[in-house]
Amino acid sequence: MLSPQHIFLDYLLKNKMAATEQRRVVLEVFLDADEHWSCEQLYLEVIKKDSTISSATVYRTVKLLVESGVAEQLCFGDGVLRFEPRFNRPHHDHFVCINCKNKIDVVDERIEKLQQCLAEKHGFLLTRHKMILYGICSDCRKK
Amino acid sequence: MLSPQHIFLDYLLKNKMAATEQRRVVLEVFLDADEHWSCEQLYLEVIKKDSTISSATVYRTVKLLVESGVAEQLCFGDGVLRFEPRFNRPHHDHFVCINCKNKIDVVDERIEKLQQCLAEKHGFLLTRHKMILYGICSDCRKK
DNA sequence: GTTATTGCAAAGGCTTTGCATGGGG
DNA sequence: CCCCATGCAAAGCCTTTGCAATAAC
Repeated sequence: MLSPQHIFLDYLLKNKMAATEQRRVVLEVFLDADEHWSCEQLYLEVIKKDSTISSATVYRTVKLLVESGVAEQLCFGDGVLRFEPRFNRPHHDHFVCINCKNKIDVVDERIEKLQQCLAEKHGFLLTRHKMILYGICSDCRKK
Repeated sequence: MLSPQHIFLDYLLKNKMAATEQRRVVLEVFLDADEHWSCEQLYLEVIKKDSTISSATVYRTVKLLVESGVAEQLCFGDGVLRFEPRFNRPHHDHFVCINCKNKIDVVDERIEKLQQCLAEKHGFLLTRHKMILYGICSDCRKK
């Protein structure tokens, strides 16, 4: 399987875009993200590696990451778009604790299959999905 | 079962808020929404009934609708928050066509049950969830 | 009458964009 | 060398907020 770096560079090449140092830095920092980062958070990490990179470039590069399929855009409803790598980790859904705001990755193969069935039943060609479960996590329930 | 109107007025009463004409109009227009409306769309409908109502009031009232449980906030990732009534219709999830942008309501009881199981398996207390399926709808597939 | 609510306009936060400069192919 | 990508700052978009006027209770 191709690496995210390879996929992204391929995408740039195919679209006659330059593989600039800034884009490489943003990609590397993004792939290290173990959370669902906003562009702002990503920018704050990026300038630790290269303080001359502007937030505009981060926003522009993140768009390219999404277009190339390396990043997935998430929307938890808090007014900020968030992003996560699509390739370093398998597909998963999200549980968001409405108390402590913690976000945990979850996955259930049976649900995945039923989503496919549901789509087919309606004649849809399912390309991707997002599922967010809201509630109270086990830690917060104990308190 | 209580009507949305009743629930909303109860909520206002309990929180010592006034049942103003503006709030009543926004609620009525909102309940007629057969789509997932943004505040902007809702505002455009509201001023057809009363052109003196400001968009600020619509934004403020929609927040109250969510807090009272009459409205549910949705986030399809297009930079706008959308809302839909929670009481005129049963719970459902969404299918979004990435081609024609049409949004269709779907529901699958087996998925609902598995979501509960999945939450329990992780010790979560599940209060609600959102599931959005992205793909190409049957109409667009024919073209 | 007192207090909450409104409309207006201005400000806010996040994101995009125009433009001149600088770097990649 | 040409053109794309960048940084900067300004603008855009959706949403919130401060304030004086107004209406609800």
